[in-house]
Amino acid sequence: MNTSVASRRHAIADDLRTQIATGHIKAGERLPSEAQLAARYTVSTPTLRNALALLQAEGVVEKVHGKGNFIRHPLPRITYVGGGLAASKTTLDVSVRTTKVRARGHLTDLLQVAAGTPLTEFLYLSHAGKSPHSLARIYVPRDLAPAATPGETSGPKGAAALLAEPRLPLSEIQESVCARLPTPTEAATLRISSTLAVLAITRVATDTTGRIVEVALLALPGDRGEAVFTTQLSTEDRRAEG
Amino acid sequence: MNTSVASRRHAIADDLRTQIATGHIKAGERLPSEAQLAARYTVSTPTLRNALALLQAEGVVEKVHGKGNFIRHPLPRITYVGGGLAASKTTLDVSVRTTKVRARGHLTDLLQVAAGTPLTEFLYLSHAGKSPHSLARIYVPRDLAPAATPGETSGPKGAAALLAEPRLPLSEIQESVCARLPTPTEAATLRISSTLAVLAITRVATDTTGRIVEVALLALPGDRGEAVFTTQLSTEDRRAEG
DNA sequence: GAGTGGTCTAGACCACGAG
DNA sequence: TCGTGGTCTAGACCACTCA
Repeated sequence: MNTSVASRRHAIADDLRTQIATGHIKAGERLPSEAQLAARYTVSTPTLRNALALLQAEGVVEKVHGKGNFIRHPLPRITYVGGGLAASKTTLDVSVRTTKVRARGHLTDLLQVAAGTPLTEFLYLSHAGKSPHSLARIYVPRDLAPAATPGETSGPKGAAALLAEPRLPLSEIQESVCARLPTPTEAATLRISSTLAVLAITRVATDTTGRIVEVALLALPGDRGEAVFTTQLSTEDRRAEG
Repeated sequence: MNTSVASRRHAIADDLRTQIATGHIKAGERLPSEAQLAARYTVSTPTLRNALALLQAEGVVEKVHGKGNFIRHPLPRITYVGGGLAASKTTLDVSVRTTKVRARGHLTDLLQVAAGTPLTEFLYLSHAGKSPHSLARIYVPRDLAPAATPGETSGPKGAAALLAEPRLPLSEIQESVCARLPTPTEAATLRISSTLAVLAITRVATDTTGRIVEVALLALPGDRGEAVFTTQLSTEDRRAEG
């Protein structure tokens, strides 16, 4: 009977999940210490920690070293709508930080500029309550963004609007989406496990002259969001497929 | 000195990674048994297994119960291009299996049909060499797909073409992308760790009458692919944003 | 300093795969 | 049957947080 024998950690995780779902444990609350939980379920601490790791990987539990395990608030899901147009259902607090940086690494490739090119970095960090939620970085060549809209801590704002702010006349937007593990920086900033994948969206915006005017990098933790792209097919498109 | 002390599992994982990168261990090869590796690095088996878990989460190592740990072949990355149009760089072996199923669960919502509605399921499984690579399931109401193109094991085929085959006159394609953990079935089929996130693409195709004619579910393991969406902005779009 | 999680050990026993 | 990985135990010691 494979199903009933199923590992203890899963059984414990399931039990905690239902306790959370039924409201016996509420969002934001702290769980009993791992030692107490291990005693309650009569398992060893590593086993109990494995159970918590499952919940952590699902984004249900947030571990804080030295403090305890906390139930995350129900995930406000961001819906990122492609094409630079945002439809936000929720409102999150978004803070913006503007910095001057110089192109290096991937950025030079994405922006198609020489290494060292002056850039303006807009760092968006959205919060759901007191927990960090998602992260976006937008890079614009400095000659195109002469400190326009600088340091605006634009306050509460449409969540999906994070990336959805082309500031310049554009002709084409290309978005590349992949699932990957967070960088150490991202994991720390978002306070997520480094094993919880993020949905990474890279948006490259081109103006009417073909110049790349903006690169946006969005990291959306795990199951905390999705991206939606809608394509209207014209008659020519439909013919082209046949 | 936090960096140098950094956990043993990371040190071991780093060592194995470089051995793989430098070719000391080649793709497809089997690693020594976990007990032997543990002895070599003078750590306990759980610690060594933790190190392997890191590599497994990156898709570098594939564990096979009862056989051993194997180095994966370098990942052929799929580029899925949105809008139902595919641009494939690699060619993978794709096998198709056609089954008759009935709508239930999520499918009824996605297809907007009643539970129990007869559907045709096309199950695409692509292989890179002998390893499963990615997985797609396409569902079409049976009255729209009267066993058209049935059981075609279409052989070697553009990889990204997996999902890119609208069979009916369409007017709109909506694609939703998210990062999530694989279902147990997906993990087993793709032989990936259940902790390695997949990029999940759900494509809903609507015909000119507004009826949903096809739902496609693509699971792209971890860092093994990306999705690209390109939006051309017309002048009206640009005005609408201002 | 008390309490928490983070990491690791040195085993044990079970389940799977191949000969 | 034998070697493999899968799971678990019952501790130990370190690192972080907060009073």
